[in-house]
This record gives sequence, C-alpha cells and structure tokens, in this order.
Amino acid sequence: MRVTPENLAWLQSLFDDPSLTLVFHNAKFDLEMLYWSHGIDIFNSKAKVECTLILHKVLFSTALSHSLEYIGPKYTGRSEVDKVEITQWLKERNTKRLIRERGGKKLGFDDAPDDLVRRRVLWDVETTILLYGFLRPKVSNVCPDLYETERQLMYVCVDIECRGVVVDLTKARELKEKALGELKRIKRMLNEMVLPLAYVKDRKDRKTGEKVPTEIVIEDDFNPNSPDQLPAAFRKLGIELKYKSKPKKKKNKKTGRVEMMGGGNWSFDEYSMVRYVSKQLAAVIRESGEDGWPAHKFIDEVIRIVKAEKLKERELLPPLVLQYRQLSKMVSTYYDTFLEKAVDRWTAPSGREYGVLHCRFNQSAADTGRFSSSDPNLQNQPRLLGPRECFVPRRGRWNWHLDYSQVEMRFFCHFAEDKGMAKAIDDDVHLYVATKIYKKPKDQVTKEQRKRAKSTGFGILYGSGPAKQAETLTSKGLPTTKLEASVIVAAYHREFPSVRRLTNRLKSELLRNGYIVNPFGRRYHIDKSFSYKGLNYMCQGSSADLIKRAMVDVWNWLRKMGYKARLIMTVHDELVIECPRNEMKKVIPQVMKMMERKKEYFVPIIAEAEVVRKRWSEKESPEDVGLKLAA
DNA sequence: CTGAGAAGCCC
DNA sequence: GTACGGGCTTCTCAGT
Repeated sequence: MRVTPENLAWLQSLFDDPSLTLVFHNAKFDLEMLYWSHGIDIFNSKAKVECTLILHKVLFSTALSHSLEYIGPKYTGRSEVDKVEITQWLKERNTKRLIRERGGKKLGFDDAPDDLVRRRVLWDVETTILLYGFLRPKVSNVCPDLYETERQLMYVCVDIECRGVVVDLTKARELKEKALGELKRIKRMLNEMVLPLAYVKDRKDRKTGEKVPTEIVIEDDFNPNSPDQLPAAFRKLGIELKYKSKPKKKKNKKTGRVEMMGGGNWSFDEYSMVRYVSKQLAAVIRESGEDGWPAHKFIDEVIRIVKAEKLKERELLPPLVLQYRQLSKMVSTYYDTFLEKAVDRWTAPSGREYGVLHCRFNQSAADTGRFSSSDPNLQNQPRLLGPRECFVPRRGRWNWHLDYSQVEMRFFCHFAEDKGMAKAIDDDVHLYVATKIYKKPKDQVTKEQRKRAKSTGFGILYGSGPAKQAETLTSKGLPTTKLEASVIVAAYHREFPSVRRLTNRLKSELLRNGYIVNPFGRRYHIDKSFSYKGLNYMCQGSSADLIKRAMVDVWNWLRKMGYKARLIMTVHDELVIECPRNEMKKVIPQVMKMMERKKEYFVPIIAEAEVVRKRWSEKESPEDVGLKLAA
C-alpha cells in the first residue's frame, strides 16, 4: 500500500471511529510517523490506540527485549519463518559483490517480490493481534492503571519529541572553537613529552594468519584516546602501570546468559589516573572536577604545581590526558551533535543562529521503568561545563525545572517505614544518618562524616557492600579501607534495622514469585543472582512511575485548560515546562501540586522549582525572578 | 560494517 | 560468603 491522499483519509477515518481499537506494536513510532510526516490528527483520536510493546513492558519490565521478533514467537507460538523469508532474500542480494555489480544500490523492501513483502507485513500484523489477545487480559488483571498511564504517555512523548528544544548554535560554535584551541595546546605538550613512541603489538600476518609481534612507531601524532598508545606513553615516561579494570557480572542481552564481562586491561580512568600522581596534583584534579574549572585554568594550575613542588615532568601526563579526554568529549558528544542534529535553523535579529533539537524519549527502555533519551541524549548534559549554555528557552517563555526532592530516598523511607529517617527527610537525612552511625549530636558531626554517611546511604540504596563502598569513598577523596567501610555499613544496619527487614522481604518475595512488584503494579523479574537489585528497582521504579503519572496529568490538564505552557523534557526526577510569562503564576504551582504526593506515602513527596530565563546553565530560584509560589 | 571494551556524562 | 542501581554516546581496535 502506498501513501496516497485516499489512503491517508482512510487512516484518518480509522482514528476518528470511536468503535475501533487500533493495536500496534510500538504504537508511539507509528503515531509519530503518522502525525509528523503525514499530518494525521492522532491527539483527538476517537478510536482507542493500544500497544503490545507497552503491554509486555508493564508485565515484564526486565525482559531481555520487547521486540515483536522476540516476544511474538515466545507467546503466540508463531514461527519466524514468514518473517525471516524476506530478510534472507535481501541478504542474498545485498552481498558486497552484488551491490557493486548493481552500481552501489542496496536493495530494500520496495525491491522485494510482492508476496514476500505481503507475508512479512502480515506476520507483523497477525502476531501483534495474537499478542494483544494474550497480553491484554493479563494486564487488565495485574496493572490496568499503570498500563493506562503508559498508554497516554505515548502521546506526551510524541508531543515532546516533535516540539523539541531550542539550542543556540552560535554559542555551540564558540564553545567548540575554544575547546579545540585548548586541545591543540594539550596535544602540543603531550607530543613533546612522549614522541616518538614505540610499542610492540601482535599483528596477524596477511598470508599465514599467524600472530606476529610487530613494532609500531608513532612519529608525530600521539593519540591519548588510543588504548594502545596510552599505556605505551606511560611506560616510556617510566610510570609503572598498577591498576587493571575489573570484570563485571552482567547479563548478556544477546544470549540471556549471566557472564563476566570485560576486565583485565590496564586501567586509565580518572580514578586510576589520580593514583599515578602526587597528592597535590590529585587534589587539583578532584577540585577542578567538583567545581567545573575551565580548561586553561586547570592546565595552568597543574603546571604551576609541578614547578612549585619540583615534581617530575612526567606527572603532567595523567592530568593532561584527563583534560584532553574531557575536552574531546565536549566537542564530539555535545557541540558537534548540536551542530549536526539541530533543524529548522534561523538567525535572530541579534545575528545569532538558533536551531531545534528533536531528541527521542523512550518510555520502555530502562528495566526499572525510567525514561531514557537519545539522538541526542538530553539527559546527560554536563551540569558544570559548556553544553548547558547552549540550551535556551523559546521566545517569550521561561523554562521551569520542577524536580522531586530526593525522591528515591523518600520511597526508600516509605518502603522501610523508618520513623527516624522519615522525620529527618525534609531536613537533612544524611546528617541524621551520620548522627546515628557515629552516635554524635548534629553539631559534632564533621563534614567528612556526613559525606561518608551520605555515600553509605546511596550505597545501601544501590545494593553495594563494603568493598565497593570503600572504593567509592576513596575515589571521592576520603581514603577508606574495606574494613572501615564494613564498620560503617554494619553501623548503618545496626541503627536502621528496618532496612534489613525490607531487603529480606523483597528477597523472599522474589524467591517465592520470581518477581517483585512496585506500588504502581509494575513487575520486575530479577535473576536470583541479582536479588540485591530489588531494593533499587523498587525505589527507582516507583519514582519513575510517579513522574510518569504526573506527566500525563500535567499534559492533559494543560490541553484541557488551553494554556500555551508545554512539557519539553524530563530528566528522571525532573520535569521541564516552557511557560509564557503570563501563565506562570497559574501554571507552575498547579503543576507542582500535580507532581506532589503529600499524604499518600510514609513520607511526603514534594517538588522544588527553579527557572531558566536565558540559558540552562543559569538556573535561578523563583524568588530571584520575583515570583512567589504559594505553598 | 559490527561488536566489545573502556571511558565519561547524567539522575 | 557475596556485591553499587539505571541510562546513552564516543572512541579504538579486531574480526568479519
């Protein structure tokens, strides 16, 4: 079937028919395509749109995959034969040789014989319908409300993605040039230090296929990002390599097996690098990270210290490489991406160029139920460095960032039902935990002790033990042995016995049922060997489902009321609303109210507001802009 | 071209 | 006796 006006009209009529239920697998994709590319009005659909991907997701949040290919055969008994047929057909004809003979043309579905295409599409359609028949009754029993939230959330996502966010491309260009300049300077210094660089590597002989040790010489361009060149550079400068990466227990998404992944290579992450330099330099590296120093300041300071302390010149290698990595990351992951992906560009009267970034928000990617974001990912924009300077509100609007205050900790309190922690949650939980662990009054708890308590609290939330706790604390500049960490963790459990009760409860529930379920009805099937993840899934997942509920409520309310304010993004525990100034007083307090849950849980769940007038990097408090939000 | 591993950015 | 949660993107290198 082709895209013709008649066909589009027919599609629109389907959406307008209140007696219909339209079932898709990954409906969001189709809705977005129909709306964005073909102008179909999906938002006022009278027909009910359902999605088998989401049905599967709410029942099996942690499944390896939610794709039709994966779950179709699994639950409907349909074979993959009809589907594979066309893939096979294409594969046979898309070999390198055949493509070349054809003059570089790669074959697609359009080129395949009609009957193959038809069978392929029919497979999708029939499998989806069968899947719907299987999943929908289960969902109606298990978690109808959760599903309904996710279902409506599809429209919210489509709206957010199509609207996009505005970026200042002139600023991106400026920041990129600046970073490039710094990179040049660092590269010059590094080249001076390490070139020429020689190392030996096993290379496969073209003829025999044997591995032969081969000497490689880097004459004029050292690449700090190269896993081969970096260790060679360290060795050449006489730095003894000490630290190796550790393997991690992971579930292989392809095989579904639990395997040890990675590990065994020389490690040059920041944590290791800091340990290769004197403590004065280590302190600078840490401080610059915490405060987001500009590159030139960092480099100058590092050089100053090496001179002042009469350190060996080679100590410059680790910090310079770290700075090089940071800058190249900013350029390739952020500035370049903005410049490449921004669309609908325009030049303002000021002469600055702007554009719109349409990233994707995926409501079904994370095991816990959280949102993820990609193409580009808006959820990992650096907090302290340049990229946030590029994000600006639309004309005439301010961006309101409404974030839940310590929401995962609050759900943790809720599940543990710990009265002491509950009392301290609106004040300073970490300080409170410190008073208990160290048996000291508030005013005698040192900054360090609070830091340790905070880290321990998160460690517990993440299911970590003494070894990892010690590592984390040490990496944060608080040297801690495994033994010391185990003392702190023990003290934590001594003071908060409710936490052990909670983890035990989750564990036995997991062993009994094979899954645990959060207050919104979302199920987590977790491998027994990963049962320590249960607590985190409950806290992270409940937070995710709460904000998802709020997003749907807010979006529906804004539409109903006819406001111009719009949701433009979410960062896990934060909603961003672009709001015309004349609507702020009405909209923002109401949105916060819709996010908050002051009575439903063991502790109140509350939101806080900040506002962006010019750039994301310059968030202000409501008082700063003279807006008083009613409590 | 794809996949693995390492690194680093976010909550 | 164990063991830090959830994402995404970039780079390099090896093997297809």
